[in-house]
Amino acid sequence: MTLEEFIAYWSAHAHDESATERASAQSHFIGLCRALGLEEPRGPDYTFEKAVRKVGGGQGFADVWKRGHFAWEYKRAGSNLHRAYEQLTLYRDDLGNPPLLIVSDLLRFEVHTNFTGTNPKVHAFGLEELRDPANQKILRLAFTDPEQLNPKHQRRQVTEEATERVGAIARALVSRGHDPARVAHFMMQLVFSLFAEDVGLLPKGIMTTLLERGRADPLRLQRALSALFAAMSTGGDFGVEEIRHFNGGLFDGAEALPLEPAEIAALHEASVLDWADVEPHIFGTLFERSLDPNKRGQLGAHYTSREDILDVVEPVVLVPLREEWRRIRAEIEEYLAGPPRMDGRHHFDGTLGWGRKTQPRRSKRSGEFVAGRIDPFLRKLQTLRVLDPACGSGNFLYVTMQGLLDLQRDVLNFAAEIGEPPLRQFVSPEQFYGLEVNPFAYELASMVVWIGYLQWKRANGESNHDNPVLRKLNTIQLRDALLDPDGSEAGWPEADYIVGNPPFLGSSRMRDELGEAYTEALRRAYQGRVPGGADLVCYFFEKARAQIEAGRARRAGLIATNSVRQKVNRPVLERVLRTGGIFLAWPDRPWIQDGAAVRVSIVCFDGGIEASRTLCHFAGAEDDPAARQVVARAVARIHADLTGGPDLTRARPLRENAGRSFEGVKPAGPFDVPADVAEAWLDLPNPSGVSNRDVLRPYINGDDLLDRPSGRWIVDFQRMSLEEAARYRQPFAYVEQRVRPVRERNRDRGKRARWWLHDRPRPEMRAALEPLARYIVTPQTAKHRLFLWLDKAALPSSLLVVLAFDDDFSFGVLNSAPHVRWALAVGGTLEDRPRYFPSDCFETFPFPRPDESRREAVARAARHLEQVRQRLQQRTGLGLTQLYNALEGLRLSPDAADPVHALLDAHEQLDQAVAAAYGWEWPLSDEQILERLLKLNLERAAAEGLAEPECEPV
DNA sequence: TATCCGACAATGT
DNA sequence: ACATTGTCGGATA
Repeated sequence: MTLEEFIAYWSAHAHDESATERASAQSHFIGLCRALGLEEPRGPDYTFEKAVRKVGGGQGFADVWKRGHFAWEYKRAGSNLHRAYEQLTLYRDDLGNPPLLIVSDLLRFEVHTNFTGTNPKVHAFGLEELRDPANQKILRLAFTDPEQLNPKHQRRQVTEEATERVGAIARALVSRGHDPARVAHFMMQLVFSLFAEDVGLLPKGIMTTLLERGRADPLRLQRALSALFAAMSTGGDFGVEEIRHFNGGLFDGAEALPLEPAEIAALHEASVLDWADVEPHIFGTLFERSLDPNKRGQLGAHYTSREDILDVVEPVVLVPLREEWRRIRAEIEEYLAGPPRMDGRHHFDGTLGWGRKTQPRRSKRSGEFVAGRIDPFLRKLQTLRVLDPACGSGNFLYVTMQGLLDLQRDVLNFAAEIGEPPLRQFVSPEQFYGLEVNPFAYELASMVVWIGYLQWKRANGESNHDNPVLRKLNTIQLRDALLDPDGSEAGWPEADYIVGNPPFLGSSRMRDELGEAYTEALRRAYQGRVPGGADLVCYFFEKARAQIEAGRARRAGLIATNSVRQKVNRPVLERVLRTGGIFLAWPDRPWIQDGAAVRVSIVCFDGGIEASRTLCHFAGAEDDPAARQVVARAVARIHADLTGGPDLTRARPLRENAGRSFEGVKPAGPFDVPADVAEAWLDLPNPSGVSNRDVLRPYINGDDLLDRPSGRWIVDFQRMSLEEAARYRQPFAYVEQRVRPVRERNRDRGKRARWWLHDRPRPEMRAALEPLARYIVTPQTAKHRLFLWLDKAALPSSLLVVLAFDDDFSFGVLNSAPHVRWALAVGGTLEDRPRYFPSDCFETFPFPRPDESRREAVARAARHLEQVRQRLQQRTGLGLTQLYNALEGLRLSPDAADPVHALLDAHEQLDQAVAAAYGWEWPLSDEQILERLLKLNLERAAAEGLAEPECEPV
């Protein structure tokens, strides 16, 4: 059978009453397969009449089913296809959730996409339109590779292409001297108009036509666009067309900008894309890209990817609501299914698939039962409120709204299937509250929410006749979320859920970015609740917490910089724990976004109602969204540092460790001297007789130790007066020439005045090192946590943490697994690298107190480790970081032949010796190590408290 | 005056 | 382009 024969036959015979419907359906399907050269049903995975279990018991059938491809339902010619589709959606779970749901009445075809996490999309065409190769392709893909019909791919492609083209034009306009904000605004108008055209809010083809004509006459296009935008701002006439009223603040009567012919051509090509499916985040992207990259941070113009948003919105809003709906649905199904009833069984009634008569018959009482459960849930969906207190261009609100609309669709479909009369009220954009300080982002937010709403309605067969088309959402407000103009704490609207990605801004940059007055007022308004050193994002956490405490919100999920877990910000999370609980957290996530070097945490918390506690992280290549997997771990409690297990935030600094750890010197100016220059000065005499050796020292930082020694020296006058320093002629002249000009521009008066001295000469450190022949250092920020010997002659930079010990035992303990694990767990991070801080990592660490023989065993293992390190460095010529990279590789795939194996071995011996010094068995898991060390820390802190009461003898 | 930190900054390969 | 480590000013306590 050829395609033409197929079309001709069914055009003539679709309404035949002679054959049974089942026979018609099967011969239609087989005919179609032959006409298009497609495989016919055979085997259990591709079959006619696939049986499924029905709601309320009994059996039904899908007319054709192909595993992993589609479920296909036929209806009598002229039937309501939408209803057939709704039935299929109800059974999609039992059909293995096929990616495509196809319905046909012999004359028409509708291919509905059913991919999880996307809005359904319908490809509809008639018998005659089968001649169109595009429609043939859709059917062919349905049989062979349905994934290609996934709207996600198409959507992403359209969005990327649109972003690329429009972004290029925006950049060109800016480079011609137009104001970036105006350019961005103009681009929004264009993109929204293209969208509006493709969803039928503007007369069909109006933009495409304007752009086509405009290629020849750019001036005319500019005038025409201005007139069109003006008409959209008020509603009214544009030529012969009537334009609807778009009152979103986007069309405010501003003139269109002039475009070059090539740009118009590019826009015209772009207008052919299907803009109806464009992802609204394009507006955020465009906005960001049209800005100067240096200004992005200041404007808070960081948009959040859909995946990141979902990882907040799912656990906070959607999962609990879906769970509630699942329970309600199960309850209703159980009620309708039993106790055993006459009408609960399916009886074949001559119709194909599920006939209408197979619905469970319902009594008045059962109607009340069902309505009494569905109605309140729907009302809940339609009245709950979501607040994003830093909503930017509205992406969180948009994504949350889509999730709620999808859930509502499931509820309504279920209600329709069991014959429950539909409600005429829907989840609406007015349930989504936002606060935003940037005027432009604020305008975008309303529009993004509206576009999302219109798209969803369109995809779900609801047309839009509201006028004005875009109402400005007064639930989204243009204002600061933290302070009112008078400097008092700002109020937030009441909401069930608070979600968002508030701006991050460390305390040290706050004054520069936000201004003196604002920063002062902020600290004052939140005094006692947010520490002054905290990041700006913490104020949003505290407000959300306070809203929950006051009963003005139920659950919150916010994204923060991963330093919320660290010392200065942690008090804010501790407050959250005091008035509620953190029920889900991502302690440390990569943040994939151009120009933002940061890692983030996600923190979801409430007032203590949620009982589960989940910690999440990625496994696999965490920077590749396609390759990484989410690992979720249930824990008993999530602590303020966003860990489970032992609560290390309780660890206290121990007096036994006081006065032994220091940051190195902080010169605050170019005091460093190249090796050859310094060496030339060393023995040059001075008129006063002093030796330059007094003020010249090798200057060591982490790089020198971990990679290659730079040989730098530094001029170090310690705490000399100007006159004393001037006795050292060359070094002094060097400092005067190089350092003085820099220091005299410094904002700090003390530093300006004492320009010849280091900012932090660390006299206590020098005193502690004085009696030692050598001492231990560790780079503050480094990939591997290593402790190294440094010669007494060298001066450590502030990037090294100095530990004033010269014995092998201490060196061994510091390099052992217990201390390294402890330091990693209690220390901070800079991006993804661990940081070692004296008070966090060292002062809290309880050293073992072994007998002499065990002590000597540790010292021996320590000396051995040091020797192995040196030998390997000499032999391989590698730096220590590279060496330890190789060691890490060996841990994953052991190879005894590798010379680096000796290093692994040395560390294992050391760990063993240190464990013995503690009296522990070995090996232990990280968690066991931390538990024991914490216990020891708390015991010793308590003992110190007792031994030295607060009132010391005078 | 001693930390802690950076929607980072700079450097080498 | 990627990998790795580094400044130093500011703010708080």
